[in-house]
Amino acid sequence: MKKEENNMEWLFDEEVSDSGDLTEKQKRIVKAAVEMFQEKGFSASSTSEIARRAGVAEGTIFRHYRTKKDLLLAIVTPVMSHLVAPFIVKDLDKVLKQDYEHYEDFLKAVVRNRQTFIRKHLPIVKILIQEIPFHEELRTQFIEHIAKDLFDRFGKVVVHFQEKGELIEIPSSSAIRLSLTAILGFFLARYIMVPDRDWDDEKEIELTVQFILHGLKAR
Amino acid sequence: MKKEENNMEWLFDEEVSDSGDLTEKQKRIVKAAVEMFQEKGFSASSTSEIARRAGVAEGTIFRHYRTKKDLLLAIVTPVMSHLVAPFIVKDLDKVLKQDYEHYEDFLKAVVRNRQTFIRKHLPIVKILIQEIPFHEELRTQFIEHIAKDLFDRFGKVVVHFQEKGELIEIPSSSAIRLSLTAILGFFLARYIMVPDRDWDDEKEIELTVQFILHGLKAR
Amino acid sequence: MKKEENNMEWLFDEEVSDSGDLTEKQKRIVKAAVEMFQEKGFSASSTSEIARRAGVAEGTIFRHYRTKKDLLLAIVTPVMSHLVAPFIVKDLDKVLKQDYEHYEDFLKAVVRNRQTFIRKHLPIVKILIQEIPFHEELRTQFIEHIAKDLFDRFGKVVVHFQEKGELIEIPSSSAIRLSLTAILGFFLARYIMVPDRDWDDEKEIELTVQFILHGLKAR
Amino acid sequence: MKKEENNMEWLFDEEVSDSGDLTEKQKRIVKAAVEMFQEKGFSASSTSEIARRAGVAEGTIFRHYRTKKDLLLAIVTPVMSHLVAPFIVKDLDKVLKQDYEHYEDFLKAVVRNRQTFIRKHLPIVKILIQEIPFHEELRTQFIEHIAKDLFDRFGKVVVHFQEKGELIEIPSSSAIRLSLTAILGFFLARYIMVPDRDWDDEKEIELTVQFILHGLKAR
DNA sequence: TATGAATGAGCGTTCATTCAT
DNA sequence: CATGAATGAACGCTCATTCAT
Repeated sequence: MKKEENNMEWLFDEEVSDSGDLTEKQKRIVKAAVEMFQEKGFSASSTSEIARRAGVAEGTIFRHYRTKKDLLLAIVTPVMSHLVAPFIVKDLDKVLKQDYEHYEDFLKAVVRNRQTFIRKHLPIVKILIQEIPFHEELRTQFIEHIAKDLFDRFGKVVVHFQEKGELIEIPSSSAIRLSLTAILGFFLARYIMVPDRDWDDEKEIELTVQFILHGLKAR
Repeated sequence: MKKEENNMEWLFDEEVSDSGDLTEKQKRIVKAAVEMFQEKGFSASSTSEIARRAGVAEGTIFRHYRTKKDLLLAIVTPVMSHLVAPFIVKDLDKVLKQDYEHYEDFLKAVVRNRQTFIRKHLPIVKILIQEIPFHEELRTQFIEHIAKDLFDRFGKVVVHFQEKGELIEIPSSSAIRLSLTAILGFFLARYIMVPDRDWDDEKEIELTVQFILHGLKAR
Repeated sequence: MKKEENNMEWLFDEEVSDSGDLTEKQKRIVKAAVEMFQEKGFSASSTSEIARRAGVAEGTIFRHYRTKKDLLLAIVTPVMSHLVAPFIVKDLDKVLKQDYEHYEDFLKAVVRNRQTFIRKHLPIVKILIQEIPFHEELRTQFIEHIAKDLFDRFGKVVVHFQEKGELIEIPSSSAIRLSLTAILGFFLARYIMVPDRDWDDEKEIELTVQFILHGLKAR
Repeated sequence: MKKEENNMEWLFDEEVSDSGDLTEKQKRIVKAAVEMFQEKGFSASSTSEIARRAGVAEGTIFRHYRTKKDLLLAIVTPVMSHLVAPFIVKDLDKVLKQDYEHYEDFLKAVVRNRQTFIRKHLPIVKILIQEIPFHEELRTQFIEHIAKDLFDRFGKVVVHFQEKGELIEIPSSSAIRLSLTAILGFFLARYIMVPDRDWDDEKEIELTVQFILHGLKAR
């Protein structure tokens, strides 16, 4: 416990720099755009309505973002790169050895940490998921980050605990998939499909983590 | 095994009646629309391009479908209702007792059956997933079918095997979620995210089912 | 009185041959078209809605009327030519001498006779008035009939009574205008602007005729 | 005579504010629209041709007028309200007593004043007359202004001169109708039906007014 | 004779983007 | 930096008309 609390900083969410250098109007544009993209999707959202909701002139949007698509990317790419940021850490092996004795510790740290991130950036995460199929740039970035970084790192973690004899010897890609889908399935249910239910997060996370652990336990 | 093969008919896919009563041109319209909706999403697809791809006049589309949205719904709703059709069966308990001695048998039957369905209707399933957030009617239908029917039925199955002592005593909603996300996660990886990989379906299904079973096994 | 009743036949309305040779469907088309043209005007009425209201296929309209405009003309021209029909009579002078001792008798005969006609064909008369400005053919026909025939005949009548010393010696065109606008003004009020008022037709006609007579009386 | 010239200002036409606040392009749009609406009627006029005639992009029309109908109303409603403006005057009785000794003076003032108005706004007045039957809003406004205001005021005038013993004791509604239709009939002939004839306006107005006066003179 | 599927031009309107102010 | 008038292409959709059945 202490360990987690002490050393999990590498997992922590360095502020997504949405707001640092943005002007007042720019912030309102981004806010309005996020709202609209989430409600109707990117291509069904019109710049004129974004401008109206933001309380700026239509031209102002194009002063800050060359095209409507630029606006989407400006909103979505920083969140995308931070989604997997925690895994981009040097000396992962060292971290693993020092901080996570068991796969359980690792999983819980990941779930908790990503939960705060998703909770915070939920609207943009939704937009990201919706728009990825339709925008080459997003897909490329996503593959770059997720496939390369996240899978590589997560793969190392899995192999690490397989070698320790904790996890069943199945292809790491399958183990990752099974771990991730259980976690993402929780987030999906928790934040997207039935966000209004009266959730006991602690219990559900425990359930989910135990499910993964038993499912992947070496037999 | 024999049982499955003999009695799984209730799970089988009665033909989705896309094509029975449709005229030649109508079929071409639907085909072109499915292509476009998948490529660019509903609202970024123009009726003029759908018409061009279908090789019909634009007016012809509107003779058959009053609005562009009607076209979407005509494509997507029959698939949606068939997605969960197998679970809409009377005497589920009887079926369970006769055909599925173990949760494993049930899971495998479901996976295999839905796999053929998804494989066949993949483009439309993708469109469905993409467009659900933006169309009230789809959302309503989805909730009606999925939340009500599927969850009820699946819940009964889970409870059935919990009572038999096979499955761990956790809330059935959690057990359903964990089962489903593992299965859907497989489909997602298999057909949407990395369809081009060289998949060994039998092995992956076995892996996935065993993962669920161990994850939910009564302890 | 007797005279009027006996000899006014020349003023009477030979049946407008709308319906003689028309098929059942044709009648329904005409009926629906008249309704729509009156409600929304010719160019805002669509053949598809006319067909729907008539309960026939859209093609059927074009089997009977080559174009939408032909349909309008087929409806409107027979009524137009009958509007002024009563005045197209040979030996008008003879008729005048025999039947109408005073301008008053003539005016009353005209008003009563045209009232029954207008009452009967009101919807088509309305359409006629509405569409005349926009259709060359209608305008031509109208000028042909009204300007030439009606004004010539009416002019003769006026001159006849001026020569008898009954009417003031003003240009006959002015006398016609003043007579006609008083009569038409009554019809306009009676049938178009305030048809729902509780009209005492006899009294209003008497008032109107006396107004004209006093207005035009030789001084 | 002097009186009329001195005090008729209340009857005068405060400028219809068509042009004050309109941009250059807007004026061209309105001009082109008025032309087209008059030539072909509202619903047969296309926004694309209006734009072409106005020398602006089609989109520009919709920047200033949300719909084509808005454009119509923007053109037609100010003229409609000014049509009867002269009658909307306080202390009508006082005005009558001071300025119009006889019904004749009143009639002449009205005719002359409305003649300049109609002459000036003729195209729009024509459009107004044509479109009133097809647009609920116009009809409502028209009834509001004409039925309420104009008839009330005109009624008071008629009653005033009936009480003075100048006019015959018939229902004021009939007297108004007969007066108005004679005047409007003149305008109709003068400006719409045969505008090209060589009119002697003074003579025709005199004829018309005398016709009304003799027609309505107390007997 | 009657149908209604099919057409493509044209409809009113919205779009993302530009640019002079 | 911000505006909003202006653009013209493209939008979803309707139109009058044709024609094979």
